[in-house]
Amino acid sequence: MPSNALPRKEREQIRHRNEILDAALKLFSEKGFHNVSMQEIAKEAEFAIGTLYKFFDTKEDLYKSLVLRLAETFHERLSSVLDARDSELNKLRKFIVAKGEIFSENLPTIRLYFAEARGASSDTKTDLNARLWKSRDEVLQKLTRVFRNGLRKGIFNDIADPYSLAVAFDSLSNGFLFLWLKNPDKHPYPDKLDVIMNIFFNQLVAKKEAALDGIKDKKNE
Amino acid sequence: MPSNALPRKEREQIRHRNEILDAALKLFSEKGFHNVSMQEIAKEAEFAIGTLYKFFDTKEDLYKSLVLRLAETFHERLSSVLDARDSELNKLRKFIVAKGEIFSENLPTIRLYFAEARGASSDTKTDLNARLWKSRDEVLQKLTRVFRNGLRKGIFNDIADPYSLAVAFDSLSNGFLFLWLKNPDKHPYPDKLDVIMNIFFNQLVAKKEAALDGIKDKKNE
DNA sequence: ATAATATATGAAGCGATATTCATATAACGA
DNA sequence: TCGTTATATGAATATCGCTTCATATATTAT
Repeated sequence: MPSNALPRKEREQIRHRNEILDAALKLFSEKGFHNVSMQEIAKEAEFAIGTLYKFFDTKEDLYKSLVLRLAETFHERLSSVLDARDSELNKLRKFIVAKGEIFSENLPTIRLYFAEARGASSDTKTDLNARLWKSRDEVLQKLTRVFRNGLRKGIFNDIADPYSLAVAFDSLSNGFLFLWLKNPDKHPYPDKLDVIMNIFFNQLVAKKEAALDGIKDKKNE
Repeated sequence: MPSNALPRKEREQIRHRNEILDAALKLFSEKGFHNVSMQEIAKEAEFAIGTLYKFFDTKEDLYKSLVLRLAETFHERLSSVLDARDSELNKLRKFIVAKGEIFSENLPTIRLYFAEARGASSDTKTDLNARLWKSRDEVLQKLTRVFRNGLRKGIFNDIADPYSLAVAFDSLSNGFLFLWLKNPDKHPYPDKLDVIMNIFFNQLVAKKEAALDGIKDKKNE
């Protein structure tokens, strides 16, 4: 057995599972959840239809797994930024950048999520939504902590409670990401980093900190 | 013929159409789009199933009409606020309040929109999305004008282009509205008016204007 | 090599329900 | 009143693709 932790059999299972997910994602994002049959997915993944049911109980389940895989990516990447050892302002900057990267790297899944059914049976739907919300909220809590620390250190002015600041900051970047999603050429996202930071911090940041961190007022450029 | 513009026959048609829409909305919001059959809607509306098809080509079409009715409400109400004769800051304040009102008054439709399929056939979906986007963008354009005027008048500091400010402002309120949608008790929306205005304007607004408009810094309260 | 076990296959079944349309009913006009 | 048109009805149909499961194939153990 090679140095890998898992035995060959299991590694292969995981590979197969991912191949099915990838095939499904490709077709879903091209034609939409409802317009893709399990037959098609099986063909694209080069498995028999019965095999899909070895990995996923229902078609819904396949969709759910795809979305949860995305949620995990968000959670991991954003957490790693916010948990890192860094200044508050840098964390926030990197947060914006990381979100942009995750969006670019997962465009098909993201489009799928926003375009299609979120679940047929209401139980499934509720379950999925709850999990997604939990995942988002954990990130929001980390963001909140960043703001709270910044406030305590006096880097930020006390214009709102840290949780509201976190929600606002997150919503703001979402707004620009949606814009970019609709029209990537007209509204390139990473370009908006400065806009977002400006709107949020231009004068929220105490003056000396602003100077140290290179946040500039347009008028002074 | 009474003073009404439309003949009785047509008025009745419209009433019937709306009765069907209301019945559908009630059931959709209770059980979800996929878990409601045309039979059920017919029964709830006290019409025969065939009658529904006199008004709506497909079940999708029924859903679409519901969402478009909502989009129109948003468009009209928000436009009326932004087109009114008022100061820029007041327009923005009223914008936030109006959005909150529309949300409260249309909770079932809004929940339906965010919880369910956005369309089965990709043509239908594209069409609906295009219409929704157009509607939102028209409002964004009006918001942009408000910011542009404010910038020209020197009420706002030039920290970003007016369109970005409009997107940011709209996204910010959306963020808090979603929070409220998830958890109305914990995050009452109208309460957030000050938070939103603070985050956005506390120091974006030139100092003398801020004083005139009663925008206060928490620290000075 | 052979049996035992695990895994893969895909044709067919099956339930669900959106939609149709021939018929019935009502409204209207002469 | 009666004929003509418009509208309403709902049983029957037609479709559709998800899921099952008996069979085939591959893998492993003896």
